Amino acid sequence: MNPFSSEWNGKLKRNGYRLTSSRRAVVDVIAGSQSSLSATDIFLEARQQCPGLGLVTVYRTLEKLENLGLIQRVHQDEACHSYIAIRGEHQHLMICEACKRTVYFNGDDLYPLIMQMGEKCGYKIQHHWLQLSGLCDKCQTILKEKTN
Amino acid sequence: MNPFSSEWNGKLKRNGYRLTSSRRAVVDVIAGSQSSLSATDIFLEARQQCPGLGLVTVYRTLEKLENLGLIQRVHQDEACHSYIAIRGEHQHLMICEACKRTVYFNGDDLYPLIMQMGEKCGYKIQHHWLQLSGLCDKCQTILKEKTN
DNA sequence: GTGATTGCAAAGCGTTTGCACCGTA
DNA sequence: TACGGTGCAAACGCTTTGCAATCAC
Repeated sequence: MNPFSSEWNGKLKRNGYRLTSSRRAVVDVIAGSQSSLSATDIFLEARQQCPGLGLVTVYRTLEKLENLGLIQRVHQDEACHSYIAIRGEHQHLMICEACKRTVYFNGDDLYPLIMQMGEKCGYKIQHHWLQLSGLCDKCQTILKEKTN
Repeated sequence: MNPFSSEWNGKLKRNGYRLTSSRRAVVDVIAGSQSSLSATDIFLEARQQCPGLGLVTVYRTLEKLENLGLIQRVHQDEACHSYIAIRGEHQHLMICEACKRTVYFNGDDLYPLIMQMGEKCGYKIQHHWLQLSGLCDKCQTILKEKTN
């Protein structure tokens, strides 16, 4: 089982939710993934662990996990409604366009600049949303080998 | 007619598209709006100018305008598929959470920092996506008056 | 035992496609 | 006149809802 799963299960329980095999399966998949996943992605994967699982349950579990602050939506040009685990504090995503592996970074260095840019336009910034994509180190290497 | 509309109509024509009353109505609405609009928003508004307009035509026109680089999608937590006019170069959006008025800013000052943050994680950044939201000057004033 | 949770089926919603008619160039 | 564009209706895919059966506590 994923190291994060038990933490998530604990939080679900503490908030009065019951732990069922369906729910465990969904939690395991998202908590253990480094990529953003659609409801269907999660469904297909979790189904292997819990064969009777229904897609509906995935949606309902996602809703609860989002409310508990354990997952967040990822917006990409296509696949606008994918989900990914939130690890710790408010963070931003850096997504590899090739393998979809996602890392988190905090944007502290950017905030003063962002506030300043808001002020220039007369805006008081309350929320910001920054998402980067490109190539991770592994995929850069693979690409280099291919072109040689 | 909106000052931008004729420019857009020209671009449509130059690219081999015909100018119909339906298309003109859709163009007028988006080119003249300072907020992001959903297909239905556009449909309802453009319908007043062109009563026979169908929602299908709105979708088909949006597709063409997007391909011509005249509009871009705006992703917000809800209303994930809204559209807004692109004014000039690659720019970012700053959206007022109260009145939805949107201004554009360029993020040139941020780019070095962004590339640097990518490098730290081993990523070669190719795309970035930054969107700010908060309160515009007008809505800040209104809010202040209310609380007094 | 009780009530939350489940999966199925059906409904709902936004978007796309097929098609015959229409209107621009 | 030719053919791109239109609107309607139907199809489509994703998501939500209603409901009786089930299962965690």
